[in-house]
Amino acid sequence: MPGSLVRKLEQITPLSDAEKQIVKDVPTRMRHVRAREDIVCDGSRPPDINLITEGFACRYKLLGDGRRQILSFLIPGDICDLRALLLRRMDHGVAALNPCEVAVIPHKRLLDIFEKHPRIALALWTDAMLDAAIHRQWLTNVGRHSAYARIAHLLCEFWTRLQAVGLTRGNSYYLPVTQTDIGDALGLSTVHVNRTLHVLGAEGLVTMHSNVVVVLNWKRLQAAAEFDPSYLLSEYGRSSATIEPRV
Amino acid sequence: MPGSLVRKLEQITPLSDAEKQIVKDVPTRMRHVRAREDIVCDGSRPPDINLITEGFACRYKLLGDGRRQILSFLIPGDICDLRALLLRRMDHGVAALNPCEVAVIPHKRLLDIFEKHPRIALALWTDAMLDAAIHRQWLTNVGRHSAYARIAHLLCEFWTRLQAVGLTRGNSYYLPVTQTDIGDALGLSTVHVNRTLHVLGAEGLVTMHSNVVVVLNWKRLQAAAEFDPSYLLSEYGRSSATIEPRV
DNA sequence: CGCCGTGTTGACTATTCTCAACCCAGGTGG
DNA sequence: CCACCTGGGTTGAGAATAGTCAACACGGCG
Repeated sequence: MPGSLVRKLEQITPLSDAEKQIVKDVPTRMRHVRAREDIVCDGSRPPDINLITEGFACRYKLLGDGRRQILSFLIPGDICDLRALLLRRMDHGVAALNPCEVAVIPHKRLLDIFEKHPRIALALWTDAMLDAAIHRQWLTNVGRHSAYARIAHLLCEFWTRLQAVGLTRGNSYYLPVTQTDIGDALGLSTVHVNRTLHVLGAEGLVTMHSNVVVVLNWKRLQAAAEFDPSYLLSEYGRSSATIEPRV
Repeated sequence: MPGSLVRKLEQITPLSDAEKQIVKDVPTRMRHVRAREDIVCDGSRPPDINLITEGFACRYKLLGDGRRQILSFLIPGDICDLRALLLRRMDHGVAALNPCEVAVIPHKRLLDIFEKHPRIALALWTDAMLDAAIHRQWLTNVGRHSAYARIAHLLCEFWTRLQAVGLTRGNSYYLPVTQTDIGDALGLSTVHVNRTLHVLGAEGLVTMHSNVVVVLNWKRLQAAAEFDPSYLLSEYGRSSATIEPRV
């Protein structure tokens, strides 16, 4: 879909009609990636940017002993490899969590557009800044929160981000992520994730069964996580009115 | 010093003479910040960017209970608040660790320059990307490494970054950071940092006394940290030839 | 002189990890 | 159709890393 980049940019900043047209005219190829496969490999030098239009993915790094750290999760509308547009080489991999549809947009075209339309470059830069804000939030989450708060925080973040792109249903959402994935994201063992998830459920905050997360009590979940959604927002985007679950 | 931004940009990408002149002509004010004071407050909307020309600082977030997570350290040549150029509001604070000299450059001037000289915008964007790469590396460090490896990694990162700006002396460097700061950066208690630092010294990897870090055995330190400096490098900057300590 | 920030050490606690076994559902091949 | 296999989830027991609390040492500075 050639419109996917326009939609992305408009989430961040308003565009003029001329700018929209320019972006729409960029040749865009679609690509399918199967679950558990890499969309972008660590260390690779992709010649295009890959924008997820459908499906979920994660950024990750592998350690020497084979363990994995998930750096962030990507949802529809997210760009996998903006980094490579400027720094060529990826410093991490991006893997599909379920079957993904990806829009592929050549670097060359984007860089050409930047010359004449710097505002488009600024919009993408802003997107990269929001990505960095998520990294910072995760760092404080992993560095200073208990397992209980970490998991609560992750599930709050997902709710807020998915709500912004219309992927929540009531107070629940679909999340194709295993307990092992959650552990790899939060620096916890699978066993401990499992036990802590049970506690969160028993206390009536949130449950997760067969890839469906149900928020039972948003206020208490948010409090347990010390979750403040402002790090996810651009002041100029159209989704500044955050809606919370009704529970 | 009006030249500080030019130096910064040239670390990232080569500039034409015209571009250099443009950047040099930007009005730049100098500012002094005392140790332990904020250079940029969390939640503020600075109208300028602040570039550290002398001294050390850290990005940080405070938690509800008063604990602190340090998100990264800033050394001479680093920009504190590029984020605010595009997103207005800071999502974290930046505090001086020792007395700092800061170059203050108005947003307005930079944004005007971007219109005519998109390459300058791309250089700063690239700098922001390198910042994000540090965040990702820290996330895997905090999420998956032992206290021992985390501290080793942090001291490796400092050596590499300080070496790139000529702030190492032989196999040692000055580091105005307390053990509490290290704990806040790595998600560890001060007590545990202290004990682990002693182990690192006893095993002959690295020592830290009265703000001086001495690398005793670089190879073993690097191995213990699983440290790979490539995440710190821009492929186009002038400091791609990394030099390691002679020990 | 005494205070304060920093570093150091001991003793005890606890959060989290590891290992290991087991369950269950879904898909595959005989 | 069923046996089997695999990936995910669950549970128990014991071990280990790291945290907390508390006391003390040391040096610089007002």
